[in-house]
Amino acid sequence: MAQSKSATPGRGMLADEIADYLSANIRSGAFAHGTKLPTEHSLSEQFGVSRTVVREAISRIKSDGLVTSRQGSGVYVAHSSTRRSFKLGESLVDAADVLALFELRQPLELASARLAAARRTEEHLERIRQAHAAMEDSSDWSEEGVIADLAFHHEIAMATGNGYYADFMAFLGGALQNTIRAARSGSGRPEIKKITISEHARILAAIEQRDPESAAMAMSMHLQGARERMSDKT
Amino acid sequence: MAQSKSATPGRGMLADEIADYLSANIRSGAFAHGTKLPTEHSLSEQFGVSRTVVREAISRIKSDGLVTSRQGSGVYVAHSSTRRSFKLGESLVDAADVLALFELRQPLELASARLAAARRTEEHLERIRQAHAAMEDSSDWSEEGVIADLAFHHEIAMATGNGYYADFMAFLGGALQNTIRAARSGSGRPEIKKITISEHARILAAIEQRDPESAAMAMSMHLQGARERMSDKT
DNA sequence: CACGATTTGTACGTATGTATC
DNA sequence: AGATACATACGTACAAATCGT
Repeated sequence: MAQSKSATPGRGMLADEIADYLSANIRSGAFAHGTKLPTEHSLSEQFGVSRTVVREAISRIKSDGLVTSRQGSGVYVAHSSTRRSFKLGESLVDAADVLALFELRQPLELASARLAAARRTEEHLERIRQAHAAMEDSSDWSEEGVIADLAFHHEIAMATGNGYYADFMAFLGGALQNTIRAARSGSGRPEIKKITISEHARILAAIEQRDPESAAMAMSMHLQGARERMSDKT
Repeated sequence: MAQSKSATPGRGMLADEIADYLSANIRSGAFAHGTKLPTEHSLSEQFGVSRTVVREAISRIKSDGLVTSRQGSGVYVAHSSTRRSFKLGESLVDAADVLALFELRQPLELASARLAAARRTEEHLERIRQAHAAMEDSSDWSEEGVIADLAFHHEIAMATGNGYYADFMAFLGGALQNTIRAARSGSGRPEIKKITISEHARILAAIEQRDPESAAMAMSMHLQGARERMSDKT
């Protein structure tokens, strides 16, 4: 659970370790909401580090909204409704994890395509076209190709006019970027690029025509295809 | 942009201020990826605080995956793909914001209900039933009623077997909790509780019968109703 | 290659607010 | 109500690692 990085212990990981410990115990409910955390002094003794390290760890979970601190009194775990951040584990090496995250992404991509088709402006459409063109221009499959792919999806999310879609899709895309790159770099088959671009073209066409259902359908087929290509690779 | 809390400046907000500053500048692209941040010493001079405060701020954005630090060298902004946290603004007072967030939540709730109906175990079902019962027992509309409502949706998300659904729905639910409570406390009409519970009952029944499409349909009707009740209130 | 300057990591001390006797 | 103990907020000093000269 601790020991998250591969670096030698004692080189900047102390705060990580304690932050993970506190975060896990709060999320699991070991520290109920409203209860007071152990004092910085006792935590520093418990982990055998200085109070500075403990303070940095507490500062992190404080910025996540998990706790609030009151000078002179203590640090108290906040109500779950004040939680302000959604975090991912640092690595998605596990194939099951990647699929699970993909499963979360899918309904959002469908909704994103639907909304974009209904609400897009000419400016949005132009930006989506440019991302699509950038993908065609990229050599198969360079880093810039993957980025252009993600940009295509991101531009669609921005065309929804809903900032939360844009932000969250960008977040998920970034998390999956390494996985996507790995999946593609392995199989150097050039027809994959053609297939992917044609799938994207269908999505683009549906958004051009302001046809929400066709856009969702095209996105659905694209994601299914992407998932299969990921699985094939293994 | 700074000055987020209402507390007197200089009482525990210093790290917040600097963290917000750095975070905003990195997300906006003012600090491109790979570039080195100003040193802790220079930042502490720039803001007129000690290095400790700067370090706490950096510790926060480090835990968000925005930067990585190397001892003896400096702090470098990471590639956007290593971003590990999705954060919300601290307040959702704006009605448009609430609706936008609701729009993000909807497709996820539908997918959550669908998957839960397909994959739920008896244990999951029992926990969903308990949350439903807790809602019926709660006085209309107490704090515990809202919590039971959110728990109902959260248990469904857990029944998907996908931890990301459980985590993210809990996150969104918490963000909307205050809004939901406000929307209900205003209109003290008791029939609202009956309507909400019957909508939930339909979702529960569909999940019991392992009928994904009915579950999604029931969830869709529930969310539409909830949105209308929120708008009526205004 | 070595040494020193710079930078982050850690430890410890001081100031200030809070709660309790 | 005052004093005292204790908790967090903040600052300073030292250690370790890196980089340029």
